[in-house]
Amino acid sequence: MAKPPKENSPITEHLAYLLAQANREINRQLELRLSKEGVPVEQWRILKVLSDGNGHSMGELADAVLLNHPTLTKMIDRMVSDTLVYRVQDPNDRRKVLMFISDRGKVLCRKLNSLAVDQEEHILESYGGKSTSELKRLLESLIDSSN
Amino acid sequence: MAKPPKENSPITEHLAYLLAQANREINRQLELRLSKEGVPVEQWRILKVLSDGNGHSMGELADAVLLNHPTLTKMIDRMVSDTLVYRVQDPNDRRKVLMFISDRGKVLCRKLNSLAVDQEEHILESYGGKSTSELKRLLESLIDSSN
DNA sequence: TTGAAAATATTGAATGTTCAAGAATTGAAG
DNA sequence: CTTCAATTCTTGAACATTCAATATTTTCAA
Repeated sequence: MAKPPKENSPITEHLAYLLAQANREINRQLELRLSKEGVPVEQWRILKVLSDGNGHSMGELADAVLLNHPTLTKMIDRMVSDTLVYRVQDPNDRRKVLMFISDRGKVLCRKLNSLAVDQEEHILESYGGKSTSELKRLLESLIDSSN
Repeated sequence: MAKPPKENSPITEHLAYLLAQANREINRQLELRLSKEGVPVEQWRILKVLSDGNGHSMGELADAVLLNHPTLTKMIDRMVSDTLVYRVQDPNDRRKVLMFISDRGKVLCRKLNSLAVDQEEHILESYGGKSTSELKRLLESLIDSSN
């Protein structure tokens, strides 16, 4: 009944590894679909967050889309060039910049959403609805317990 | 009883996002511990795979540690400089390079393993054993169903 | 009210990753 | 046997990310 010593357990049994592997695979699939519109996953996330129509500061956005500040700044630069989003100085706190989605961004976002929905449906089919919702629940709770 | 249209669901409900978030968080914690030895997570994975004492080709390794080939080549270059691992031409197929762990690498790997075990124990405490093993099971099955 | 500390975003240099191409070897069909 | 395609790894150039430093604005205590 003795557990095997963890030190010698293969890497494939570590939670960190399983998460990395699953994330890599799902992300690869999503990338593949979004590449139809030539957009990286992070840009889809940004558009999706901004598509509530409200202004979001860079810090807020960085947290929401899991990028650190300088990386986000440079990605936003590209998206501004592509006129998908635009910057507005926050009138209440001029240290902040508020990001908004443009009309062009909204159109693109809708297309991307439906590509992403395709993927979730594909997962639902091959993996099952029960497993999917249970996995989501466990992931949320893991994230919660890590703060 | 109608489900909300997926198109408008917030990004935080997507499986891809939850996976990215959980992975990021757990990885951040692990990085933090391994940084005590100044080693990135990927190098720990490499050492761990090689610590079975057998030679592993670059392709095999790249798959195992979730890096693509050129990235792995350059990371191995650094590890060779640090004399943690070494290359041997595969005598049976001279296209291949077999990687081996050095004695120094083994010593480091043991230290890293125990830092990683610390983390897994910490997760077990805050997240619970039942959730952890259930999450691992679901992740494995998701990975399986994606091939 | 002033001045120091905190918060926010950006920049530039260093570093790391990726893509496409190249070099070496093997396999296998003619 | 020879040649052509496939496999394996590495390289160099393009590109992206990160760290540390900077600029600006706000906050707040003295």
